[in-house]
Amino acid sequence: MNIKDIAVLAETSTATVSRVINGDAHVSADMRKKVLEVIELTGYKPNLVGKALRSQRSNKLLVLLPTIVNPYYSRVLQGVEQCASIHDYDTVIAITHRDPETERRYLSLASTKQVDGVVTFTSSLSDEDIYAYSKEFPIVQCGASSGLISCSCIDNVKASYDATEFLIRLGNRRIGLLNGPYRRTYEVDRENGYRYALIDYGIPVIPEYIASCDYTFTDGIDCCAELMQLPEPPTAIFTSYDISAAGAIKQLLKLGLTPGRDVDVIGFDGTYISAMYSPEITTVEQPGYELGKAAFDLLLEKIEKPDAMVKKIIMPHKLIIRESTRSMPAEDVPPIESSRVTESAG
Amino acid sequence: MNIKDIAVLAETSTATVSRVINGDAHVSADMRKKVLEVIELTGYKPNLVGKALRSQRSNKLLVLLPTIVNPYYSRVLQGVEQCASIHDYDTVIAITHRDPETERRYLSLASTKQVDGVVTFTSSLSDEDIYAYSKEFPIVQCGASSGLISCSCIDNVKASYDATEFLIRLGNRRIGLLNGPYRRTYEVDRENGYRYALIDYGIPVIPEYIASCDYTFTDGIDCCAELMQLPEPPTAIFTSYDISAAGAIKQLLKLGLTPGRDVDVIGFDGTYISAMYSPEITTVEQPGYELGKAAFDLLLEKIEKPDAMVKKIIMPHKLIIRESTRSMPAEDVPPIESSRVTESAG
DNA sequence: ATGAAAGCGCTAACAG
DNA sequence: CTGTTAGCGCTTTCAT
Repeated sequence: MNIKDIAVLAETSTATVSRVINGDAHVSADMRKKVLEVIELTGYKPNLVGKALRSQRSNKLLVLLPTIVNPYYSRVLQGVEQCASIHDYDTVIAITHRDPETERRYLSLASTKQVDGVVTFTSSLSDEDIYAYSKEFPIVQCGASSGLISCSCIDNVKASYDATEFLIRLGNRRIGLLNGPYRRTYEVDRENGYRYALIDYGIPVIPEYIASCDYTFTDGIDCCAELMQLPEPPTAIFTSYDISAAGAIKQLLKLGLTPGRDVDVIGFDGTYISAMYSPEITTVEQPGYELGKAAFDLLLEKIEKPDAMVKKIIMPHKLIIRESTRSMPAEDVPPIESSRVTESAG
Repeated sequence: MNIKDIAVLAETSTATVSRVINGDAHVSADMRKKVLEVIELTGYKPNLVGKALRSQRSNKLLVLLPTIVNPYYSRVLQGVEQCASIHDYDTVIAITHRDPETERRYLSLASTKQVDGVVTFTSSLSDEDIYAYSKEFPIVQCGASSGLISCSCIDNVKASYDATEFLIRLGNRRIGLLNGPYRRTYEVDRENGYRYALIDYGIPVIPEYIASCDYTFTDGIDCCAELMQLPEPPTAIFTSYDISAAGAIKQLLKLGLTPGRDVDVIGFDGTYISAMYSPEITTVEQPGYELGKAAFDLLLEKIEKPDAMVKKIIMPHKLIIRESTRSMPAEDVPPIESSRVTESAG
């Protein structure tokens, strides 16, 4: 069943059928009615591969996720999807499992014109590789920033600084950091924010307190266990993922310590895990939905104007204080506002 | 840059270039070398839309997920993906958010030949609708079973029976059930398993103990709160998702009750959430990876032999006993084995 | 307002 | 072993 069959049944040409399908105004009401009847009757569905081949666009977007285990991605995804569907784009997702080869395979969906654009998160490819792809097709980053292509993200340095500063104001001087092991920009930023805060408060940065910790629960446990075995174990731990924070807390509980009293713990992302856990986890919330929405806007601009400027949209983060950190007099709570900024670079 | 350009540069025909690209043996070594050089030199990537249009297949699979919030899907997905990639299929994912219209939109990717087949989980469409789609293109279910199309799943009746029986043997007579609100087959099955176990042990089924509970953490809290407000609150709660179990436990803790002592709680799926939570959650584990793998096998069979029989592959589940249920003498642990069976129906 | 016809990039007979 | 050619299903000038 193809457009020609419909044309024959409706006693007209394929051109007219095509016009009806695509809402072209230059069709008489009678003709339109007749064609629509035939379509209805036959249950005809246009072959979108043919359409894509001819029109050189697919109206599909690809979102590349390193994993779906972190529920943080769920919210961002919704931001992308909802905006995309308003603009008549379907969103399909592919998981890279942080494997460069897999990532390249899925990126070839764009190279080969099967999708019109790509939103990527933390990539397993180098910034340069991603930049090279950006010459081939529209691609933007979300939640991570190389500076080479457009992206929406929070200010990770500041977010990490805020969390660390909060721990310091709580009275901690020995603060551990469980940071991701991939050395992506956002991980480096978070480590820097942590370092800057310590330095600003005259606290020495001790390398042993900085652990390379994968984004899994068990890694959170293991890294926390290591830190707590140190001769002078930290009195607070800041982690790069809520899941790692849960792991750290689990380990503290195993050691008979009480999170939020003996040791303060802060997570990252503000996923439901942080609200769900017992004790509830203090966390740096990222505005997931908004980041996704902004990423889509950036991508759409790139699709429509391929030589649009590279833009970086920075959204505000928020420190959500819960049970895994001890309480502090309200008037001493550090400032955590962060303003929305749009920077541009040629 | 298309196949014709390459043909011109390599001083040959498009047919030969196509042969080289597709690994056809009927090409001389010299010619192959020359073509490959040109491809390398130009960075040419075949347009897969053209290929798909011509060959009437895309080598892509679509996995339809209701949500990615439940980490259970992550493991199943890996099963599908890994098998798919071995057979040279790419796997793309779409989220329905349990919206029928969205689901239909993504299913049209298959109707319109953009993907070769679909793996769906719990669907927001009726079993009959899905069955109708199965006439149009290859589609299989995973983790849910309508009986109308091929699927891989566990025996939900038995799984639920096992969990309920375990709670009964622990000494509980008032057992609450937090079950999903969508009345899908697997939900009905789980309620039935719960009922059968109670009946077998001569325990009355009390409607007030059966709550309709969405798969979110907050719904778990709310439903548990309701049950515990009953004049005779349950002493055990069986839930359909690990996340609901976490919610239930959170609520019990709020009420000053100790899970695994005052009230037993069992979750479902065996996701990392159950292992992560404090206390750790007793759960019915589904063999996610294997379910995904089986679903792919079923789908592949359907793609290759469109009129293959409808099959149902039932995989073993496993009750994993952790801290959220009280301990019991080892010799009294109920049998929980469940064998792998393949049923067939015309 | 409608139709004829060209062609998007590719593959697969078929011929040589 | 290699080239010619006819479409896959659709859209879009260009006529009429």
